Amino acid sequence: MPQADRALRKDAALNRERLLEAARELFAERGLSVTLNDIAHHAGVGVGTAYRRFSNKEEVIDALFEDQLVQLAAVAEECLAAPEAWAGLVSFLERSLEWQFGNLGLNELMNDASLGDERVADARRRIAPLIEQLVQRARDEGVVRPDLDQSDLIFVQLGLSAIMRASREIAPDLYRRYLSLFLDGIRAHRSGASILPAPALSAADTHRAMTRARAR
Amino acid sequence: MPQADRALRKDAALNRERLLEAARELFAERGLSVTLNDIAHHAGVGVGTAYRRFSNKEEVIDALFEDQLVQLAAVAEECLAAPEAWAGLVSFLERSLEWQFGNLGLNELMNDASLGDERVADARRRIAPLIEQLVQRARDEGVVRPDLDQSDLIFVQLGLSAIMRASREIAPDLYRRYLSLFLDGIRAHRSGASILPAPALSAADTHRAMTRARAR
DNA sequence: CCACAACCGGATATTCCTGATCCGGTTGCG
DNA sequence: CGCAACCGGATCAGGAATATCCGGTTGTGG
Repeated sequence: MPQADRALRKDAALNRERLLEAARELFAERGLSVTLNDIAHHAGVGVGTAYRRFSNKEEVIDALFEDQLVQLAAVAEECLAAPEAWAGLVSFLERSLEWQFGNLGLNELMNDASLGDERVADARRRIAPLIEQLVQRARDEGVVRPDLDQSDLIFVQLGLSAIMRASREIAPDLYRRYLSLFLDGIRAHRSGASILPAPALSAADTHRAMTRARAR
Repeated sequence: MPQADRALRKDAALNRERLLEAARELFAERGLSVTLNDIAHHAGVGVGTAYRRFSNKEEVIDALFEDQLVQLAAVAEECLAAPEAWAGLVSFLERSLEWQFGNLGLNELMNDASLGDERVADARRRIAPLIEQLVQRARDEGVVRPDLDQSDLIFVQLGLSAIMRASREIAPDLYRRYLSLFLDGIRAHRSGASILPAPALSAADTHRAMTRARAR
């Protein structure tokens, strides 16, 4: 009878690492819909091996993303410590979205709480109050409109995510344009308009982006 | 041998109407992913009957939505004729989104050009230049920021759609709040901030909305 | 160095969906 | 009244995702 918590045999341990690495890559590129079979092949390993190490996909997601969400919480705290509330708020949105841009899986995880398991939900709960504070502080300093709510940041990220997914391959930083527009909308006062960080898409590119909006 | 374009037998004609009506309802409620089988059952009709009338789902979509897109084009023209460019622009966005709110299928059709067939694509192409004109006129009157582009309206609708879908059951008009924020972002000048038409969601409701974001 | 538990790979089974056809029985209509 | 047109739903085809099984291989403790 094998010892219960016996260390993996070294070939097994190596394969486990390969699987996690492959999963990291595939989730980032193609989102959470990839299969354990996909991951196995991308890792150059048999499907059986994948199922021996992880009983299902949830377990892999869990292993990979929990600490990513924790890191995001760290970013939020960092932004909360910024000297000016406005700069902190902007920086948080920028970095959060940038992160989600580079990692489709993380994006899906953040915008659909039905995915991932309890541990991921915990991390999410840890981030929520930080966002609340970011907004509160900006309101106190009078740099954002007084009716701005914490939930606004959540929903705006949801909207920007949709834009990002549609345009990511055609104009990777188009979403920044709309983030900028949103920021101009939540400022307490502005006389002119800020300079938008990305040019608008041509009609043809717009059509291309919309055509593959939901393609998988 | 039956006459080529012979009128349907009256029971057949009745069933065809029932099918179209059922399709209208289901597409509006549950989007374009519903099955011809679903539609048949909802119409109280056998699956075979459905396939006898329409060779596939595309054909039903085509029959139902082409004129909806045409009507939307009419709305755009109407807004183009408004005395003030700003009011026209706002009105167009409001009405377009309102329409999409009441009809999930139309929403999907507008935000994913890969769906629907050629005739629907035509209708879409007819709307594009009208949007261009709406934006052009607003720029000419100096009421919107000069760097606003026609494609911005498209992408913003895409983003607002995502918000709408997430919150539609919990707070049906939450999306208006974000439309308002966006409008404040594209105005040429504003001193204070407009009054938002819908209150923000509580933290609990926000979580509920995100949880069922992609649920089907 | 040897025996065996642990491990490997991938063919294969299972489940679930969607799309589409077939066919025995029924019905409107000329 | 007779039959072409129609009806309903059981049924088949195809595909995707999940999960298991098993004959062959390999690392490791004794």
